[in-house]
Amino acid sequence: MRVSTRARYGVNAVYELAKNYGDDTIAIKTISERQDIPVQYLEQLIVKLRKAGIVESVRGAKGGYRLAKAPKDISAWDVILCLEGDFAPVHCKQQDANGCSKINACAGKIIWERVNTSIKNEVENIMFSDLVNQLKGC
Amino acid sequence: MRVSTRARYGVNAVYELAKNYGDDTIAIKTISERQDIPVQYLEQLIVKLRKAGIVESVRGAKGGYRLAKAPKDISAWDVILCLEGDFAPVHCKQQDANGCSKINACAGKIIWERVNTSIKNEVENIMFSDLVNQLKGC
DNA sequence: TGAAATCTTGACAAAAAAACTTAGGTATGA
DNA sequence: TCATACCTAAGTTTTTTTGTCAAGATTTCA
Repeated sequence: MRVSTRARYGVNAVYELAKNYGDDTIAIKTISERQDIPVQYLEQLIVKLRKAGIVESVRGAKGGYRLAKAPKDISAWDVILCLEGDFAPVHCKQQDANGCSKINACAGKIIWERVNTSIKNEVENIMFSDLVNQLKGC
Repeated sequence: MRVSTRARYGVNAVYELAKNYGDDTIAIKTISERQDIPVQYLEQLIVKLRKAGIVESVRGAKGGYRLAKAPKDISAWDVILCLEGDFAPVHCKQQDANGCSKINACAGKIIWERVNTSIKNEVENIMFSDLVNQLKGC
């Protein structure tokens, strides 16, 4: 249960754009340098962010990226979900032999569902505007 | 951010022992069959559980495993932490150039710390006695 | 228009982690 | 002493993650 660099990179990239919200677009190369992310890899991630409506692009010379919404309307959950997908569902071994009717219930499932919900609840309320405020001066 | 089979196997194995708490030991092969876990792989996991004081073993013929504590004293967090370790810490790129003093603060770090805490809070309160009760008849 | 700067796409390679296997060893009870 | 079942370490395979490459399309500024 560890954090992928994918999600870390994504959060940092969006954060970089959030700091810049309202100004010009930022070139991907600039984000890459500021946050120490391989350019080509970042491009892949940013495609997903764009398709999820978190980020939008301006093409051509002087082009770049900017947020598609205000930082207060983008949560950390939006970014994580977009880059990592939801938690993998947990399936239990069917135990028909024992005459068990709760096919979809097992110890694992109960736990992971609670974990998933609790993460979501926590992270849904972290908006990028909060992060920018909290890290002002950085 | 997905659930490893390691943690799933571990939880299911401990659950199997919890159901049996107070009776004889269970052979690893039995657990393996009931929960559909490769025997030798389960052995590796159970070593960690033993070293963490969650499970204890009886060697030799008629040997096997049993819980080292009552199910009400073992939480899902105990098992997960033991098998997966804690969340990987997130380090930020140092931004001395900007005169930033909050070296250890970045968007990622704020988020992951909150995620970690929230998972821990949730899962610490799931005891195996609860799981056994909740899944009675299965 | 044409060149510069950028995004777009897909395939691929390297690296790391996870999952699983093999091959032995050791303790215990019948 | 022999069958049973735990114990340990090392190696292998598979999958996932991370990162790279190359060709091309799009847009803007001069």
